[in-house]
Amino acid sequence: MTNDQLKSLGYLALGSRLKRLGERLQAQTQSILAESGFTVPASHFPLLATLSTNGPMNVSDLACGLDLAQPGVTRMLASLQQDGIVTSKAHPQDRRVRIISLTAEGRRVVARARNSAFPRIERAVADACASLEGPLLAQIDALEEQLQTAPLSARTGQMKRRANA
Amino acid sequence: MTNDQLKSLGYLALGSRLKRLGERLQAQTQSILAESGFTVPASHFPLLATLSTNGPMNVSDLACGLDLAQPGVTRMLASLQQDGIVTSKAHPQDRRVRIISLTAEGRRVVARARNSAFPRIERAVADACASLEGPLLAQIDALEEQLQTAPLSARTGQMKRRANA
DNA sequence: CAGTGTTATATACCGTGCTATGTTTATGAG
DNA sequence: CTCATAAACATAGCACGGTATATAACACTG
Repeated sequence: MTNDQLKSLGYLALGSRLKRLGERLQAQTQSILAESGFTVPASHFPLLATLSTNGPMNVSDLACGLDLAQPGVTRMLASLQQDGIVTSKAHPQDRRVRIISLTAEGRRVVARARNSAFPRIERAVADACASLEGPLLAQIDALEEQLQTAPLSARTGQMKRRANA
Repeated sequence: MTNDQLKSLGYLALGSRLKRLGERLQAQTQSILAESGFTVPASHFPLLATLSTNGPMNVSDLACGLDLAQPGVTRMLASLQQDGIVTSKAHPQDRRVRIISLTAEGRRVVARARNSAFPRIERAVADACASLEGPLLAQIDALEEQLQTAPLSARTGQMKRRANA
């Protein structure tokens, strides 16, 4: 019994497949980050990158910018705040809004990520996607195979590989 | 603040984006099923389809066929069994293995899904994907937009639409 | 300025995936 | 036959997404 059932369902199972493919990517990204000594979860880096690029901003705008639901952002922020990566202060005019900023530590983390981990991850994912073409389902199939053949952490070199299935 | 932050991260955030895109698809698929009077969660249908196609099988083979981790399958089966959709009996030779089959009710559900809901969903997702082309990231961008423009439930007709972004 | 509605955030809880580990049963080596 | 290992399934608990709703502060109407 090989795992061909799913593919035979075509568009019907596209949702689960995308979801799980995403999870696999996130997990492998997490490994790369861990190798580089980061403890912040991979899923939080888009938030940090946004803060770093845009400067301090409030919770709703973060959620909108990241296309996430607000409670998810609140949860991430709670965790990041506990780790001393971000702080929040009240808005001077409107006491409902919390203004979130990176701490000094947070800025260090982002800086370190930007010039080591981010490029490695970019290269790895780009490498995994390098040979993809055609309709979405075909690309999903192929990407799944790519990740099974060689995980992201094996793809962080200088674009060397082209290992097709 | 629009939600362009994520896209600007490129391959870096591909994992989260795929995951959430998958979740969105699943949720919209769920709506279509609910409209057709199904209470079984969308995520369980691939399992039912597999059982229906292959006949009775054990937990591990199901997990392998669906490319899911075994505990997830066990959990789905518990829920489906509670709803009277599947039953399990012990393997005659090996008392470790549980053989899972559809109940009469389960077969009815699958039959009904196969000739009403499945085709609708296929059409809807195919419609949403109809205009996609190019590299994976571009297709993801476009599909996100498609789903925002018109949800799956608005796409269940006879392939009529081609609403590009 | 009281009351009502709206906005920003927080809390609670659910779904669906995962890994790690426990339990029971088979199996194979000595 | 006994013990060690392996296999099949179950359980526990985590992560990260979501929705629904509560709470607090603001803003506007009358």
